Amino acid sequence: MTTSKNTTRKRDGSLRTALVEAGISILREKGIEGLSLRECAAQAGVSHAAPGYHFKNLTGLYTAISARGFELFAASMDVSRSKADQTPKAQLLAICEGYLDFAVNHRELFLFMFSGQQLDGGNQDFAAASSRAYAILRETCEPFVEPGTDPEEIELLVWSLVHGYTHLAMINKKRPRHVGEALPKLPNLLRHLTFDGTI
Amino acid sequence: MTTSKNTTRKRDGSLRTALVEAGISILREKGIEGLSLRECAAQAGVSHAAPGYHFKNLTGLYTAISARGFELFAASMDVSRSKADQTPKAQLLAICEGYLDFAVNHRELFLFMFSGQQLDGGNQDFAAASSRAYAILRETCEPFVEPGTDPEEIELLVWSLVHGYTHLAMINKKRPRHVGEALPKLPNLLRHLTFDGTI
DNA sequence: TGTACATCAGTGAACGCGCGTTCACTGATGTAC
DNA sequence: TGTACATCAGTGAACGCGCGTTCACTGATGTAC
Repeated sequence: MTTSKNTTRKRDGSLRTALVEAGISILREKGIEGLSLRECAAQAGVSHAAPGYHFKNLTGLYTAISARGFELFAASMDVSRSKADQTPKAQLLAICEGYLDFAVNHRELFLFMFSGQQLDGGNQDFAAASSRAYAILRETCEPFVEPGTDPEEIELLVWSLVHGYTHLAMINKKRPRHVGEALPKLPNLLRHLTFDGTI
Repeated sequence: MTTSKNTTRKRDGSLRTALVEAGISILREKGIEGLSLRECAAQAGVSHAAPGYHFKNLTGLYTAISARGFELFAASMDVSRSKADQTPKAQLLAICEGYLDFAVNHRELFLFMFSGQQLDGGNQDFAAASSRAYAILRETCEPFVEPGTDPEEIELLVWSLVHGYTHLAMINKKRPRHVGEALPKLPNLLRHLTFDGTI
């Protein structure tokens, strides 16, 4: 239904992409419970054995979905900061907004990515995408690092606060909050952070 | 094996308790994937149909396990603050340590409790236990609330920070960190919080 | 340009597995007399 | 104190289901000549 049945056999990896997108769509509609190799195959319009050709096993699919999630996650922060003023404070607030935005727009995917689900640790796509997300945080925190101190301290502080706030918001409500509900509180939260008076 | 087979039929609800404890034990040993009604029954030494007598369905068991988790969670914060100095700052640090302690000692249970898993919202045990945990936070934050401001703001700030830090720590490592690894960073994190200079 | 052939992505039937749930039953416990 | 009986927690067989995985296969695509 979603794709014509048998007419074309692609060798360009497009089914792999389609299976990952199907997985993300299933997460949105049915949550983690509904995610399986067979369901992804059905939603992509191929036989249930087809995913086995592209993913070693279920963990392989999960890893690919998570990798794609981190790409979207990084992109959300990137877009948000590119729209913001160039001041360090505005940039920091912007990536936090991008963080929250992503979670609100992809609640189940966000929960899946941060569920502690066992993934294929050696996967390069996943490593690249999650590194990309962390790099955005690091770049944005950099202006606030006092010379001679460990940058990780402020990164961990900001990451913990925005992740905790976002994660609790996603957990506590059965239905995703609107961005408009959760977003206005972020600046207030960040206002309470201090790094030797620089924020 | 764990209990004698058929000798005693209890009418005191002890099998219900045993099933919940079995569930917590299964979470520890096999993670969320391994948790099922049948596995709980097996670990409690009863037939696989027995849980149906105590829980309406799988959601009922999940809710009971989560409720018990929040009891342990609240107890961990309570014990920690009772050992600490009576100053507001020491009390605040103590409940955060209790928070982290619980997660480190019950990693899979912690992740399960905060997984967004659909639970029986109307369950009274669960409501009581989670309210108890939140009440501890509220009490401990109370000295820091500026008169005329919304107490929720500082509660949300502290909750977000400690939850985010703890959750990221539990996610990022396959194996639970030792308390000794994660704990020393907490005071540093809290040091960066400011409420009009009162922390 | 045409033909023969190797490649390989995807098919569909089949497998065994663990799951939640149902249901007729059993037998120990508690109670009424 | 003894007996008859109702209660009800737990049993074990049976059910249908969706799952991941395997495997012989097909047929379109790409390549060698």
